[in-house]
Amino acid sequence: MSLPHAILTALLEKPSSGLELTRRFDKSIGYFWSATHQQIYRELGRLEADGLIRALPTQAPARGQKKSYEVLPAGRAELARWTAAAQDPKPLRDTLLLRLRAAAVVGRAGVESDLRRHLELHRRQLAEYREIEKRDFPPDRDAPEDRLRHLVLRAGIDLETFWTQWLTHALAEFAELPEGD
Amino acid sequence: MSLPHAILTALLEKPSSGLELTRRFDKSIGYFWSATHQQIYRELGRLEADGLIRALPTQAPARGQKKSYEVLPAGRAELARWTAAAQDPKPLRDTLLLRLRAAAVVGRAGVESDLRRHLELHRRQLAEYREIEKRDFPPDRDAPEDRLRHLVLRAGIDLETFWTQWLTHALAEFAELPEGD
DNA sequence: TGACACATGTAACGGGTTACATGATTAG
DNA sequence: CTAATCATGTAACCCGTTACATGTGTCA
Repeated sequence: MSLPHAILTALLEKPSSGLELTRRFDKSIGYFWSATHQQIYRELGRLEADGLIRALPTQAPARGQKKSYEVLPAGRAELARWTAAAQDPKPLRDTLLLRLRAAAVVGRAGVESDLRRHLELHRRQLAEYREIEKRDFPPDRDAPEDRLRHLVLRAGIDLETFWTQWLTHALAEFAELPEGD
Repeated sequence: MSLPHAILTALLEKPSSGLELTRRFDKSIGYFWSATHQQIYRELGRLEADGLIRALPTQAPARGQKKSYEVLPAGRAELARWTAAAQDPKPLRDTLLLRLRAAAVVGRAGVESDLRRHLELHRRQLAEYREIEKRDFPPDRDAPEDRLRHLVLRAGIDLETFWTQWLTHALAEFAELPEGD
């Protein structure tokens, strides 16, 4: 139950149409909560039905016509409630780790090249995050909301840093291992 | 499409019944790929139907009777194929980060105590991983399969380390922020 | 007028989650 | 004999994914 709250957050930051939301979920919020346009339209329908958001009455709603939404007070209240509520962290679930575990049983042929690929992808993501940090959070500018958003970005940066380091270490280990399989 | 491969890996490590698998998915493999018993029974049925595993013919299969499975050659081959196949990393998806982003809009009342709770949980998980490392991977014992399994455990340790550090940093930031909301 | 980008949807499917159902075995 | 535990399952629901459908505006 997080997508509706991701959408409420995005709409509070700026009222938008479905497609605009989709675009914003390709960056920004999407960096830690992604969603497709199909999900977004489905969820917008529900949120409207539940009275948490409403369509801006600009023009007749029709297929092919842009339809923008804004958050209603009930929506803001629900988001505040959800934000404050205790939630357990989700257990880790990672395919790459699973594959290494499997490789210990069926042999590690083919895995190494994908580790290299992942390393490259994580390096790129890290570089992108650092760019955003430089652009959006220059030193000594600290409104409280910016502080929070910067904190979230830091998490992304530190996570990508972890992956690049771990993958580098993993590849070094592979290099030491006997020519397997 | 990872649960079947997680089960194949577990069964190759040791043939088991559904409940035994469930227990093992509460630790070990479950540390990076968790599953409930309902998922496991459903998937065991499919894997058997697909000819990747088979029930050990010990006794009549019946409700309430233990039923153990072993991996067939086709299952091993499928696992090897999947392990070697390229797969993209899943984009990050984390509720806590989303909540902080929301907190930047609706206020951060209530979030801090949950951050503290998460910090405690991650510290415990980290301690558990370190215990396992001490127990299962003593220095200078390095069969290739152990090397790989150790690598996976290292990822868990490093990830929990990241979270404890980041949460500590986040709480320090909160302490500096004006008494909000 | 035909192609293309913009914009909003529908439909089907599969995995994960939760609640519940049922049978066998063992301890008191 | 009955309560708890072991063990295997069914059913329903929601979310995320993929493929497809439909309508609008614009520009060559």
